[in-house]
Parts: sequence; structure tokens; C-alpha cells
Amino acid sequence: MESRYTPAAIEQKWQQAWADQGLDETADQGDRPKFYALSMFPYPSGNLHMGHVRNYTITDVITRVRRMQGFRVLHPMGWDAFGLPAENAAIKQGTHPAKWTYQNIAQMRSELKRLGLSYDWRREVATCSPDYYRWTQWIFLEFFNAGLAYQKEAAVNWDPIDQTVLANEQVDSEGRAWRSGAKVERKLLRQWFLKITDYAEQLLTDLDKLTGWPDRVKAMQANWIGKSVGAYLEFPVVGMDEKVAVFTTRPDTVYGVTYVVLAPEHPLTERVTTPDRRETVTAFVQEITNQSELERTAEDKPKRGIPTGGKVINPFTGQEVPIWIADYVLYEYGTGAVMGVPAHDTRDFVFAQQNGLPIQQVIASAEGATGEPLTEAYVEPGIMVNSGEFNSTPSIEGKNAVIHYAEQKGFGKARIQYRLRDWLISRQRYWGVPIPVIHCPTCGVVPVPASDLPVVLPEEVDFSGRGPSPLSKLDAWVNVSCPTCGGAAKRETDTMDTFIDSSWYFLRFTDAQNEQEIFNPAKVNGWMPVDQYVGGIEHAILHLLYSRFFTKVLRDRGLLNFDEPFQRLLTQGMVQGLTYTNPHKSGAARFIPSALVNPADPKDPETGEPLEVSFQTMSKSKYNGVAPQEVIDRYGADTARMFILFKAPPEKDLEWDDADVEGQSRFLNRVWRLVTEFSARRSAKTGKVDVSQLSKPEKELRRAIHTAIQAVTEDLEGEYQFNTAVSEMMKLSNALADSACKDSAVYTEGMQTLLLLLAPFAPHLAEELWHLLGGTGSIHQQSWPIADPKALVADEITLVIQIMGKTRGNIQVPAQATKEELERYAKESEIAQRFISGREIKKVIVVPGKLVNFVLTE
RNA sequence: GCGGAUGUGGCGGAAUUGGUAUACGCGCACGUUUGAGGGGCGUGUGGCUUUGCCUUGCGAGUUCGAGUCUCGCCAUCCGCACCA
Repeated sequence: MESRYTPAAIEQKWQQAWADQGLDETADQGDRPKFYALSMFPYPSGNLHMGHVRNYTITDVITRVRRMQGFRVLHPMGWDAFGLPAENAAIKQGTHPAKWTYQNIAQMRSELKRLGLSYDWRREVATCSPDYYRWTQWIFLEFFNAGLAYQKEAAVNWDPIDQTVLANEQVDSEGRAWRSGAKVERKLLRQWFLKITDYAEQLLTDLDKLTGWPDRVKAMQANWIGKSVGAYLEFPVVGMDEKVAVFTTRPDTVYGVTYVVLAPEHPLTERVTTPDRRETVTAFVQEITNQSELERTAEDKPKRGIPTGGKVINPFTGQEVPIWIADYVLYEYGTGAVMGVPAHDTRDFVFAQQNGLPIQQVIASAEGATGEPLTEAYVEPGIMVNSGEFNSTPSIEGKNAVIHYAEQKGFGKARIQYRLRDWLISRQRYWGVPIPVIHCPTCGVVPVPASDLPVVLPEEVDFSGRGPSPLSKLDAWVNVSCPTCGGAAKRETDTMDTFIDSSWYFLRFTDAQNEQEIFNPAKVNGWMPVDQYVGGIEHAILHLLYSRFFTKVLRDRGLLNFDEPFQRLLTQGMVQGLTYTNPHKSGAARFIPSALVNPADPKDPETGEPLEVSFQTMSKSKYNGVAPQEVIDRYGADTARMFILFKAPPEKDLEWDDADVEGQSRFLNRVWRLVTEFSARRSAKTGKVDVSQLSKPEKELRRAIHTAIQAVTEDLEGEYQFNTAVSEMMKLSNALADSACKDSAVYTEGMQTLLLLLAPFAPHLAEELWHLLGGTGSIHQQSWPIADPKALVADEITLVIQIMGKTRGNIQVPAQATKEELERYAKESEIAQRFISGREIKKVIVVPGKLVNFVLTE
């Protein structure tokens, strides 16, 4: 009696059984080689979305395959649980951030479990738990002791109404605060930084070691680090004992300097300004510094600048040139000042033209200077002219020659400049890791002794959302005695950027329950690096760069013995949903929920206007999301997993399509019927396959079986191609359904193979059917099948016949035919005869196993 | 502007790395099963001016042979961007 496929019952049953057996728990030691598979852990925002499902399914398949292949696989899960949304929920709804967060974690954990993901839950971590953030604080102290954590004044976005610092993302393009709507001010505050710039060069050069990372991600990181090689040059200020220092990548153009420009906030600005210019300059500086960074760096904005009245001497020429200030010079980059060479820099050219500054050509193209005035900047390499003793030097060589000259004369030197800036980690927020530091009036900044960790986040705080950080208002918590001198002191009330929490969580998973130390050295060095990391492209820069930085610092502190945390990285594409938009409307009203739309005739339910249909990244505001729980309710987790893997290659965006989900469900139902019908028949031989006694259909089926093994295995090694792996299983399923030898032992082999290949993808269905076929133990503890090379060899092959490179047909020939025989078969074939007739064969190309190509005379 | 990718049927996408382009699936069409079905089974499905010809964004090249290699364009997407 054949039963129906009921995913809900099967999935629940096996999830319970696996949990009871501890099937997914990983041993820290053993003879088998290790494999660490990791998905980027989620922020517990409330519910799982399809992006999570995709991410975790990919890693789960990798985990299950590697286990069957004999690896000891670490596959953990945790929660990136500190952050703003929890605090905002507290402000809005009055729920404590901890309560809100832990509720969400419980909800999302149960949703994860429904997907049948094989996590070792004993290793679960939440970054907001004192057991975890105690070690985050400990790491901070490591950085502090290494001189890599320091305080400095920094310009921040200050909301004057809410009295708080805001992240750049919380300020809109008009420079207004997201919640209060107040115009954000630039304010200098004392903030904590991590010295990531000390590691700029290593973070850049070690990108070459990351052979398993996408080029795109590596390029983005290199870009972000932004290394420039050039020169540091000093221009003495006329009439003062001061110098304007600049950084340039074009020292070869230094004879063409016709002005220098300071950033408005440059400390020299005030001193070099002449009395007659003071008023104008002050007003200009005021105006510029009040602009937010966003306004200031806005696109298409004309460059604005004014002269200060001051002058510098170009030490190369002895010429005096004016000092300007302008908004396009950034104080944060380089020296905060630039030399203006309008003839050979497009930006300088525009600025000089606007402001009537002279343009002096010092690089000529290979043909030489024309003598004509330039109509645009000449930025190509060329020959140095009007450059004193460097005349006729090629500009590329000139760079070093000029630097060498400057070094000898003492007004400059070679310099490498990075765009990367130190990492500002202070947050004036409650829901984060307290920075473990005490400010003492006598001893200064005193780190909290490691033995006093964790500095626990107090629970009773004010969440009005107004005024300074909730922590700074808690006198009982703030006032402490100094650990060094015992005098009255105050705690640091800032918390850390949550990116710190996620910069080391992958290390903690290797020893999550250790209460004595951050991790056991043998365990962390044994498991790390992560063999396969999977997550969204949105973390291409920050999270991945910070994690690399942490790894290198901890290595230098003697805590780790590897350089890079993530061996291979897979950046999975977004999940997109069917999106209905009304082009006549704007804003949120533009998106129409699909529940209100007839797919056959998409019209706006209110106005009747025709709608545009597209696929866009799923989001609440677009009403195009599909809830994972609903899909599981309807089709089961196995179908959801199969669909998401089959629909698109993992790194590409995936268009969610209900019809394709149906198709996937059909496939699993087909497998179900195939196996249950076979099992009900019971006439099939189950013994070992005798390969010497196979009939032709048996040989063919066996070839299909082993071709599938080989293809699926290849798709799961090297580049992951889950989509084609699934299609290979479909082919095998089709071959079994069409087979003419359903009572043969080969057929039984085929059934078992199909289930083994399917096990990592549809773990519940495979387990159920495995047991139905009389399998012992869990299918997930079986060995991954290995293709028999002999089974792959066919008796006959299809030989393609080409005439002049054009395919004209094919014939069946014995597989073991020699080159000469192949040529003879081809020549004698009806196809070749027809096309060759009467013409002369100039050349014959024989590719064994593939084709014969006849080249004829014209 | 700099950097990274992508371009193949009505759609999602394959192609053993230079050897039968369009596997697998969706959709569609026809047939069939059934009392009925968003079900099962079967067949077909790149285009055209169909003895055959054309087709992997466009144009050249290398080769017996190019989706794949080389060069030049075009288009789209993403990241960074007044970085000196």
C-alpha cells in the first residue's frame, strides 16, 4: 500500500529523532579531517526571511556533504544581538531591549529548526550575553594594551534635539536627523578608535592569499584601503616659520604648481590668512564646516574656494604661489592640503579656470610641447619640460628623481598614503558592549582589570530616547573607584560599535562554552580558519575587513596561529520577489501588495491603472516578500530547500516564483512515488550488483547512476553549483523511472544512490525513504557514493561527423575504436558520403571519443 | 572618473574548459487517465522565406572547428568616488 508524501509529519518526526540522537553535534577531536562551514550569523530582528533561508541552506548542504565525505564538520549558529533596532523598540514600545532581543532569538531559532539545519546547538552564542561580551571586552583590553585602542577628538554628526551622536546612515541627504528631524551639527567629541591603519598594508597584501574569495570582494576591499604611492612635500610659508605639507602622487609635476590649497579646517588656515582677508575667510570656513559630510561631498557640486592672502614658496622653483582654501580638499585625507597643478590634473584645471589661476605646463606628450595653451589637463605620462634640471626626463622616471632631489634638499620624502581611516568604535548608546575603561582624574584612562570583567550592562535604565546615552544618566553605575589609585572615578559610558561583536564570533564557536578563557588555543587553532564562509555581499567591506583585522591583531598577540579567518567566501545573491508597481504613483503607495493583484491582469485595485511587474529584492516596504514559514507549511522544508538551490546559481540573485516551487514539489513527490512503488513491489533483487553479468539496459542504467554520482560530486567541489547538482538528480530520477530493468539489483543501487545524493539537499525525505528501503542507521551517517570509473564507460559512443567544421550528423561506433578505425567508420558513413561526393579530402581531424572532421578542397 | 562583473530560447538557467549550443526545470500546446482537479502519464516546444539556412549583445581575428581564446565596440548591473 502506497502512502502519500506528507512533508509536515516526516519533517517533524526526523527533526525530533536527530535532536534526540545528537546527530548534529560535532566532536572537537578525531582522526577525520576538520571542516568549518559558517553562515554569517543573523541579527535577531523578529522573523527569518528568505535571504536567511538561502544563506543557511547553502551552508547546510555543504556541511552534510562534507560529513558524508568523512570530514568532522563544525557548523554552528548564533546571534548578532546588540544594536539599534532593539533600543528603538524599547523607545517605541517600552519593551526592554534584552527582552525584545531574546524573544526574537527564540522565535527565529524555532524557525531555523523547522528548516532541518544541522547545527550543533550546544555552541550557540548571543553577542548580548555577558558570557560572550565579557570576552569582547577582554579583546578590547588586548587592543588597548597593544596600543591599538586610543581616544581622539573626532568630528561627528550631533543631533541637537536628541542630544546624541548619530551614525552617517542616520542622517538624510538634507543633513537632517532621522528621528528628531533636526539639522545635524558637526561637533568635535572625544571618541575611541581602533588603529586599523596600522594593518593597512597587511590587509591589502594578504588579499592575494585569499584565492577562494570572489574578485569583486577583494577589489572592493583593496579600493577601500586605497593605497597611493607618492611624495610628501613641504612648501615654506612666505614671511613665517611655517610650512604647508602636501601629499601628491605626481611629484613629477611639482614645477607646475601655481597655487596650494588647504582644507578649510586646516590649522594653518587662520595663521596664513592676511588681515584684509580675515573676515571673508572666517565666514567661508564657518559655512563649509557647518555642512554635513554628505552635503559637502555631494555629486556635481561646483568646487568653491577663496584665496587667504598668504603665499608659499615652491622650493623647487623659488617661485611664490598663493595659498587658497577650498571645499574640495578633505582635511581627513593625506595632509589636508594639496598642491595645485592645473596643467596636469583635471580637477585643478577646472578650479584654476574658474578662479583665474595660471596654468603652467610641465609635462609634454611624446611629440613635445606645442606651445599652444592647454584646453584640458594633460594627465598622461610624458616628458618633463619647464622643470629645471629635470627637463627631458620621462615623467615616470621623474617621480623618483624629484623625490630623491627633495630628500637631499630636506623638503620632502617618499610617502605611501592610505584612504583607510582608523575605526571609530564609540557609540553613545545603551544596547551594546560597555567599553571597559575608567576615567580617573589622577591616573587618567585606566582599563578595567581583566579579573573584573565583564563590565555588566545595567538593566534599569531610562529609554525615553531623549538626552544623552542612557548609561551616562546612571550615577550609581558611572561612579566607581579607580582600580589603580582607589580614588573617585567615572566609567566610560560609551558602548562599542556592534561590528566589534561580529569581528570574532567565528573564533568563539570553536569553544563556545569556555568560562576560563576566550577560547582554548588548541581548539581555535584546530578548527580555524573557516573553510567555507557564506553570506551577503553587503558585508563585502566592513564585516570582512574588520574580521581580518581582528584575526591579525590576535595573531600578533600570540593568541592565534593563522593570518586569515576565512579560507573561502561565497557571497550569495539576493532573493527577489514579484513586485507590482504603479508608475503613476510615488513613494510607498507605488508598491501594490500582490494579494490585491490579479496576476493575469495586473491593475491598481484603487485606480485601475495597469501595473508594472518586476522582480526586486524582497522587503516589507515593497510588499513583495514571501514568508518562509508559509512555504514550509504548504510544501515542507525539503521543497523550500530544493527550490532555493535549484532556481539560480548561489552567487546570483534568485527570483522567487511560485510555479517553480510547485515544480520542485512535484519532483520530490515523483521521488516519493518512485521509491514507495518500488518498495511495495518487493520483487527486485537487493543483492550486490554483479558487474560482469549485466544486460544492455542494466549497463545503461548503471552508467546513468554513476554519471550522476560523478556530476553531483563535482558540482559540490570547487565552485558550488547546487542548481546543476539538483538537475543531475532529476536526470537520474528520470532514468530510473524510464528504466526497463526495474527488477534488477542495478535498479536497487539506483534507488539507494538517488537517496544518498539527495540527502544533503532534502534531508527529511531522504531519511524517510532510506528507512523504507530497509537502510540502517541515519542516511546522514552513510558514506558519500563514489563513482565507479568502469561504469562510466560506454560500449558504444556517438561519433559526430563534421564537414569543414560543420556538424552534419552522427553515427554509433564501438567505444574502443582506434583513431584509424574512427576515420574509416566516418568515411564510410552515409552522411560523409553524401557531403564528400566528388570532392577531394584535404585533411581529416579525428578527436577520439568525440568527432571526425573532414576538410575538403574548395 | 576608478574598480568589479554580466550579456545564451517566452522565462530561470546548462555546456566535460576549444569539439553535437539551448541539459534540467518553469511556462505553453496537444493527447491521455479520472466523476472532477492548480493531480498523474505521454508527446511536442530556438528562429526562418524549411531539398536547406540562420542563431550565444554587436563587429573583426586566430583555428579544421569559437558561447568558450584575442582585439575593438555597445548595453546593463554593482561598489567606491572632489582621495590630491
